[in-house]
Amino acid sequence: MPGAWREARCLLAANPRKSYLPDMSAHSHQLHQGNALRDAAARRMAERGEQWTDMRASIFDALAGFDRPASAYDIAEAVSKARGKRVAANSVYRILDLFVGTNLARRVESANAYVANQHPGCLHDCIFLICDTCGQATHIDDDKLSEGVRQAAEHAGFAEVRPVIEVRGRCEDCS
Amino acid sequence: MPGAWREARCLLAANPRKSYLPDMSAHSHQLHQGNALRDAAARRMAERGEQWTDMRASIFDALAGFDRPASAYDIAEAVSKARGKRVAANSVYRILDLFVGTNLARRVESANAYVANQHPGCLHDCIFLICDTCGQATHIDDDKLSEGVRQAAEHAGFAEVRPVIEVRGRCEDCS
DNA sequence: TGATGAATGTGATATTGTCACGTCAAACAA
DNA sequence: TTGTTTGACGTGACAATATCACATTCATCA
Repeated sequence: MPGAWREARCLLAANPRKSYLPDMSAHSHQLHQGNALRDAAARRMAERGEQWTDMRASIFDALAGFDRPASAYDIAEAVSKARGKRVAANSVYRILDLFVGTNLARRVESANAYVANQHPGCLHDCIFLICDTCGQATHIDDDKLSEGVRQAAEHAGFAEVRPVIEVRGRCEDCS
Repeated sequence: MPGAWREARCLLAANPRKSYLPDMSAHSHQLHQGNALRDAAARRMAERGEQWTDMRASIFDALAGFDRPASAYDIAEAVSKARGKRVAANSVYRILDLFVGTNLARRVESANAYVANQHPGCLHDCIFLICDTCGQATHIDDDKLSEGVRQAAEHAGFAEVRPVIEVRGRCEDCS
């Protein structure tokens, strides 16, 4: 059965636990990893007229280094270690908000946590799948579904809509 | 324009700010309000083998009395006032978890808050629309959309899936 | 050189959520 | 009746998440 849905699956983390390598043939957008991802992030920030500072790079690296959604405090701790100097949650939130605004990261609402976006140049209303057992998150892009949600909300009179589509459950590995 | 989507709209709160009265003709399920809602909740708990205690009734009433998603602490405060005795958040969480488990209430993940369920007997993966400006929440039931999300997750190997579909935005009244 | 503004630091505090354990009352068995 | 068990709730402590006000640093530019 795997394979059937592979083409819709994008990896979230820079360090996936298992190597479901992205099937580039099915992606019209770029998936970045490691340095490439970092460069893409820096480029994207530049495009948006934002600076790419050491602090921002550190936080982005920390975020991308987690293999599951990370809380602001997780990131603060990781960055503190990496830089040998305490970084306050405060500063992390500030930068995470910026990342979310520039599409470099996304917030997983049902986990109060954040993930790096593997293809910051593309705008999708992505759908997160979060395993209640292991905490791993993957995401799928299904523009038809998310468009449906968008339209339903607009139909109900909502404007500037921002869909939050997540699914909690038990992942294949934990079954 | 109103009317077109009315048949899909269920009111969340017992005290809606505006009186969009439910169009019963379009609902195959029961919508409850006030005492009827309370009775339905009590009945549902009984069905599930759970007690309907004073504390639970107070918390349910408080929850249903808000016209928007209420945090556990909001509810604790309301119940404390109503009963003239301090109720700890702790106890509120316990009971809210129970309510969510019995479908008497739902958690709005993107707001860290809860709402009473107007038709506890029906199981829907409902879609919340939350206004970033006024905080009001409505919900729509679109089984086709939520089924789509469910299926996408199951297709990706997830089991025991629990969709979280919410939309943040600006509501008609705030436009 | 000094003013300005963006980025970050610092400390305090607010909000949300959990844990361990104690008390009380209803139900039930001896 | 009396003792035991069980579920509901109380209490205090604390953990985790999030925000606020204001200070400091530093590059830039007039």
